[in-house]
Amino acid sequence: MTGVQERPTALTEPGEGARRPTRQRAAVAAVLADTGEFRSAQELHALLREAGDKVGLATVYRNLQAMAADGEIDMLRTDEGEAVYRACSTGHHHHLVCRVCGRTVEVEGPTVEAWATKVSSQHGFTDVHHTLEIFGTCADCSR
Amino acid sequence: MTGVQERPTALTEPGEGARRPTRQRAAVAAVLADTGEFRSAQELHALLREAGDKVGLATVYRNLQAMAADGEIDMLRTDEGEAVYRACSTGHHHHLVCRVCGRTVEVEGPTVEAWATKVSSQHGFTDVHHTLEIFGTCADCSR
DNA sequence: GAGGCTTTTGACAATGGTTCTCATTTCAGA
DNA sequence: TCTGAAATGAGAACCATTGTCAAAAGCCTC
Repeated sequence: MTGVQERPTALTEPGEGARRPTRQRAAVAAVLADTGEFRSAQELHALLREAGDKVGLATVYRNLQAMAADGEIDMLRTDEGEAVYRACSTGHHHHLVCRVCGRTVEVEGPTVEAWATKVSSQHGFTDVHHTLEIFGTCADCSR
Repeated sequence: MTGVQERPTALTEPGEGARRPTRQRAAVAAVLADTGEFRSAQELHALLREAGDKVGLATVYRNLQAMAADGEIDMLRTDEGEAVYRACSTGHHHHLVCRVCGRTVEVEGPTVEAWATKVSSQHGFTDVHHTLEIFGTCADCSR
């Protein structure tokens, strides 16, 4: 590092608005929107390839992470620890995922949220967040 | 993607009783019992090293996985996707983990279980299981 | 519209956790 | 004690993810 880092733009928040729109970013967002299910970075990269969009793998990773950080998309980890991404409705919610076909249902659980909050404060924990995913076999796949 | 695991010996159940007691297995179980918190395989391996127990890294991984499969210990993934293990009480429960010191509180949520079951069946999902972890900063670490 | 400055990209090397390989050791039972 | 199966160890192999850094692309000002 050479010089003192000037505060980036100082007008735009570090949040979502700060990023510069690029062809690659749009392409990633597009595949994500098409594919309704959770997909890994590698899979998405392959899909882009097929579609003729030339996007570097590192770029895919970077954009996915940025979007996830901004809450534009959801990210969760499979049982194998691989990160998978999906375009989701905004707001806090959880997922009911079919382990066979990958079909995903977004679910909300005010009860759960309340419970998590209560338990956390009971034990003196602050600044908490939780992860909750439900895996099962959907109706179509179980017959 | 790795493929379906062929069941090893076909005579002994994949379950708990099938394993042979060894010095290494005992050593792994011991560190795990001492350290009350979630620890990664690498950390446990290092601890064993320090303690003078010579156990191969691969062996540590193998034993941890076997124990986790048998439900003897709990395994979960950090936000970074790293697998961490802990000796836990038996039965279904969740964890409230301090992201600073790793202190862990086991919590139960009948409410949550019920909710998960309800939501799953409402959407026609069967054979479900869920993962739920709460991360936060414990009282000691937040002051 | 050009110039300047910063962000983003891409190709590829590097990381790092986890798994695989296989020769060797250890265990249980006969 | 003998014997075959299971477990181990050392290190290579894997593979998702991250880092590097020069080149390309955006945005802003003049």
